[in-house]
Amino acid sequence: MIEDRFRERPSVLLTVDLVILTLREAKLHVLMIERGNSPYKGMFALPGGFLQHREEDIFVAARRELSEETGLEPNFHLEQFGVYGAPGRDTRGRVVSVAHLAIVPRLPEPAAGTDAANAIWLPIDRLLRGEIELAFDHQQIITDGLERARAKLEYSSLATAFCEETFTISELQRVYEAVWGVQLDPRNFYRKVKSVNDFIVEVGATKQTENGRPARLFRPGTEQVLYPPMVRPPRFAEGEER
Amino acid sequence: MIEDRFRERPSVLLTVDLVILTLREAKLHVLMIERGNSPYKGMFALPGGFLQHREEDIFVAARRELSEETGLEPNFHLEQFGVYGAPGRDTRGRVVSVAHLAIVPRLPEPAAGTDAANAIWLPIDRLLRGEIELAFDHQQIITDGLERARAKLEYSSLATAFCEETFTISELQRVYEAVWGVQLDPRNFYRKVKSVNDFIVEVGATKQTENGRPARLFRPGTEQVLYPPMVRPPRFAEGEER
DNA sequence: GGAATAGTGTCTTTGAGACATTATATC
DNA sequence: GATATAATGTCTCAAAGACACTATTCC
Repeated sequence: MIEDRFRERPSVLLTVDLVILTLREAKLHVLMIERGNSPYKGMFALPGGFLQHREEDIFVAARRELSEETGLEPNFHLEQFGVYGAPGRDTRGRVVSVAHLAIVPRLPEPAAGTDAANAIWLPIDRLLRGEIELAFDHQQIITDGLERARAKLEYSSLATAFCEETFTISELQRVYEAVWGVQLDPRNFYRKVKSVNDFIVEVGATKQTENGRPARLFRPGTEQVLYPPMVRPPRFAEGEER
Repeated sequence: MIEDRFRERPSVLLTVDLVILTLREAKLHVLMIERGNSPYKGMFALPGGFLQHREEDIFVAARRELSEETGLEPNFHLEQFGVYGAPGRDTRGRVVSVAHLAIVPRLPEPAAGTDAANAIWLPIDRLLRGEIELAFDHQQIITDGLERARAKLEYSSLATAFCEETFTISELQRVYEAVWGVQLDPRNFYRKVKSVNDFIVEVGATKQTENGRPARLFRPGTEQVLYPPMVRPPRFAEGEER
């Protein structure tokens, strides 16, 4: 029950952490920061940080961090997906972190000389396998953020957030394949994305790749919900890809 | 970026709020508390409260509140679903609340003389329509918690959390109908729940109702995931039921 | 018998899985 | 021409939607 003994209530420090996903060479990557300070100095950690002042909104703080780290106007997909506040997760005191998932299209390399100077895109599979030890509970946060992204591809138009303003259907398919870690049949994928009303809209132009027939370009439609959803093939006994 | 100027970092007060759902007379209800103190004195609010001490785990705090408010051993379904921390949402300072969804079977009325003395089960549709003004941003929290529950019925065995240890198939169907606010065909529902392997297990006994053929009793199986999922019928233009 | 609910069966339709074929580009 | 990718079509099968029918209880 809420009682009004204000001074006795324990306060906590609030941070935002960002799982920023993108596709690079058809593989899913996460933006990581090499820590310059203790704790975990020299290890990789998620972008993020403390609220700037007492009145800063959590979502605003996350947008601010996203903008600082990517060095770009922050119009990308951003959503909250969890809270991590176990006592002892940060040696500096009781720190509670609100985890956010961000999806961005392929970006230029993090620019030296900026806030993002020690930022680097790392392949998510290496992080999930534990090849690189991460600061705090950030491996768990990445795992949970990826699962949120995987789930949302099924029933929402989130996949287009990985793409440029216009994209081909096979580019969109590569998003699904990278995020889910599966292979999809291009013909069935084609049929599916075109059957959902106003999911993607043809823009008229085409895009030429190295060789082969040029592909038509599309932009995201207004439909945010995929009904029926895209079916995620069950992975074999939670193992690796085939 | 994380800098090590500890004293300048703003701290916040952390609370847990609980959306506790149950079925009463085949309608979905939420447990609400009439507030005894300002702010919002006399209005209804979600059960919840501040962390008890600086080292209390968030999930532990939520379990504790659930146990206090229901007056029972807290073995019910409980999960976190969001964080609400807009500046100004609480007049007492910067209060950030971690919202939890709890599902309980039909319980005895809140007992007088306990912590839950001013607790009351209210029909969720009245709260969502705004008939009863709620404290803080709790109407929004209830809306979001309900959407989480609705989504999880599709692909998980969460519906059984509303039921007693054993239940009939039509009781399970009433859970889906109440939470989704739709009517389902009993014959197709029957086929569906029995076709998912180890979703529900027959216990052998039957249950007699007022009239009609006695129904077989089931208990939850070990399967936590419904694949393929139960399909939620699209509601007509986001309106009311038919 | 009638009324009510439980449980089974069947036909239709939708949509996913598998896979052949045609179209348009580069070399 | 060969090769590569884009785009469309077809057959099959799984599963949802609609709905008829039988079973078992109480009155």
